[in-house]
Amino acid sequence: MQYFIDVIIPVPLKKLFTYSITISEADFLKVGMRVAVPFGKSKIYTGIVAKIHTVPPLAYEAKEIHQILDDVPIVTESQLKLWQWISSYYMCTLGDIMRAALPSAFILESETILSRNKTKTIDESILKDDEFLVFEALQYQTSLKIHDIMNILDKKNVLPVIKRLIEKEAIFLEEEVYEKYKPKLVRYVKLHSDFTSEKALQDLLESLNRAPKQHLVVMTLFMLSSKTKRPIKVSELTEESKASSAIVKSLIDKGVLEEYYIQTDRIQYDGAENESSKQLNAYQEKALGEIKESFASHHVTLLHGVTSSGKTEVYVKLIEEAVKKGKQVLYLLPEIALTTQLITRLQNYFGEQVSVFHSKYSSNERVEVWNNVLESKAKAKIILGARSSIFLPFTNLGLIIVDEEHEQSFKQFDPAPRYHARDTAIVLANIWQAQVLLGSATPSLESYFNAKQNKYGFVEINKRYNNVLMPDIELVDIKEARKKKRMKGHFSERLVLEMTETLQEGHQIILFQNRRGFSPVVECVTCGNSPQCPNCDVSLTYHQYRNQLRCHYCGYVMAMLRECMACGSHELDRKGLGTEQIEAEVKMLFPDKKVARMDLDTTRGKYGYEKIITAFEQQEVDILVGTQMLTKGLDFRNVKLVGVMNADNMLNFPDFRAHERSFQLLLQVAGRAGRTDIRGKVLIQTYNPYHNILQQVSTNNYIEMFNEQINDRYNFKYPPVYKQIKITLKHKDYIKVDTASNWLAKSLRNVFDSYVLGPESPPISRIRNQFHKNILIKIPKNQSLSKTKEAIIKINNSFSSIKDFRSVRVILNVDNF
DNA sequence: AGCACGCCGACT
DNA sequence: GTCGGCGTGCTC
Repeated sequence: MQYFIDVIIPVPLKKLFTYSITISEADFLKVGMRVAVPFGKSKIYTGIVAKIHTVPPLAYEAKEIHQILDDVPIVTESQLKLWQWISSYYMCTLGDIMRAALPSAFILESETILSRNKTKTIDESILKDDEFLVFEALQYQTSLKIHDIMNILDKKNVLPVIKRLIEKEAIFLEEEVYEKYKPKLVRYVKLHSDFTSEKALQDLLESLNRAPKQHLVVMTLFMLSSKTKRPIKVSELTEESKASSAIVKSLIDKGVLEEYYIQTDRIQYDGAENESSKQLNAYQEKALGEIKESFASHHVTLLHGVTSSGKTEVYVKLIEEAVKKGKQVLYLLPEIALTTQLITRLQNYFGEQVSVFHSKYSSNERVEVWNNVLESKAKAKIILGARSSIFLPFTNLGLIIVDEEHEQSFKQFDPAPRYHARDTAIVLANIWQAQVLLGSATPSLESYFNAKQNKYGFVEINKRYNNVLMPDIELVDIKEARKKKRMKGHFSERLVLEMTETLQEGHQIILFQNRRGFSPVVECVTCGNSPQCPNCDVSLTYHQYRNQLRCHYCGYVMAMLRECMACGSHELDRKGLGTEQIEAEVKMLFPDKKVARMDLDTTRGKYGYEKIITAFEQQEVDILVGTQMLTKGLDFRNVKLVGVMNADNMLNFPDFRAHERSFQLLLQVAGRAGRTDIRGKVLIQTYNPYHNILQQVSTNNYIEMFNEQINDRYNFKYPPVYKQIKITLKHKDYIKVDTASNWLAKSLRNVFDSYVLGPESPPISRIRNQFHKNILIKIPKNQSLSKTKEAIIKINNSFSSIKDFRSVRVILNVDNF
């Protein structure tokens, strides 16, 4: 009987690859193990065994595997189930998922090694100049890498030279596979066993009399080992004795000291005793009870708790219970909210049971977390992580918490798999029959919608912790103020007044300036009106090159206005307003106060973000000017006033979710004000104080916002009422994408008719020399999603069989929001 | 996606 | 003449 394995290779190809294995390999291999396999002409890739079987492939001869890389599977069967779901739902290949899911240290790379063929003597005269150079280099070195050859010959394309050398049998090639994960080894020292007796020791110390430094090192080693009774690290020794590592080395060379290595974990928690979790207040207690009750009938429950209502404490109680039952817990957070503040808070309760997993971690650190989760180690009971932590190899998952559930950063956009971590987490929980709690102060429309349809359970907390009042939100009409010349730059008199008062009381201020979208929205200086698309609920964007206003959802185009459609004013503004400018103006207004700015520029360094936050926490800064970053899970005690410089630019953002997002953002920012006993104040400057969203923000009326928005979504056929798939085509030649996208849209229309929008050029139509075209497919709730995807795949296949279109890149993005 | 092969213009 | 550009096809 012949045995075969189907292998997932980390390349974006649809199918699995079949390799032949021996009987003993078949006996040893299990699904989920890694194998090194030859792929293509010369490469060796890391693959994951997806299936072991005895069906020989028909059309080709299966290659043999190169090597088995694991003793036990590193990917579990339930992970493969999840991968399968992601692959079909988000229309990507298993290879894409493999690349995203595994820490890169698990994916080995091969490197081509050249060696001289010693079995044959070569007549050097048959070699050409560059061939001889390589051949000669190999006389001195046993092997060379491709990169070395490029240096020797000083050119890029060295493969023909290598090929000729192989043909002349002067050299041969080898593919070497490198294990990338290296366990961290810490160097320890101890006294060599020769000197353990009292006598030998005396002699040794005497002999070292003339080497005082070495003498000191040996003495320090004694002192340390008698004090701690633990193995002594080299680093400890050098630090304690103030000796250089060279001195330690010479002692090792002499045979006085012996060095050895112990493998240690990179991530270690060395905090103090755990705190017991806090007593919940009545509202939290009630919510907790309701959540548990809801879990009895719903696997997924949405917790809507106003900002600062103490959701985290409720999570902690749930986590506690799950852990007590011996289950693993996944706590998902948007990347930016993974601050030290929250991590410490959880570690205070759960100590070393908490592992953190996010993109700032090195690949080696990720491997360690991965293995700890796979082996159900006690230190990986609770995983606190960003979206990619849904890929960890859970063995006994009991609970998933998705905090800040509304955050768009849970959706991965750029490389495939373009998955949404919240939605994938729900599928993951389903595999484990685990429970999911979605938490937010401003739930996403889709989650609230699901809760309303009784797909999810629903629990609310309406009171802030310690009965702190919700901040007082006031809308400031800057259209009026501008007319009456009551503006100092971008600051209304009202805002300046509140700021002065707050500063006098010794409290801090946050000023929020949303980063303006890259595509400029035209806005009337006088009335704040901005032109809307008649077919879609979005603002039109200004396109300079043709002086047009366009909607990049449906393709509506109109000529740029000469005057405002609402008030006839000729002053139409389209330039942005950045944090930098605000910062400068604040400095002018309050020259004796400390101002700091927090945006992408100032937080670039590794700890830039932390530094600003700490400075603000310790009240070294009076006024903090910043962007979105300010909104996420930060807890500043002394902030009394929050100012939003301009609420309009986000409301006018050309996206069907602009209103929902504005509501969420503004309420989240407002939540930063007055988190302790003083009632916070929020001033929102706007041209449009009667805008429904702003009214709903100022009265904290989520339900009204929801009802109104969901109504729009019905009318304009947007999610969550309709499903949506975006197709992006890219090519460096505009004509090519244009014809290709027209062809594709036409074929799609044959099937989906008016549910196909576009093709449309996105606002940035060329990125990295590639022209983009978008096609949007809307899918009604009653239309089968899988059938729709099948049809899309079929059309896509016939698309790529057209020779002319083959070089056009097609990107499918399911739930592209 | 890579990567090899093959065909065509630009230079030592 | 070769070097290197890119279009085309394939990967078990």
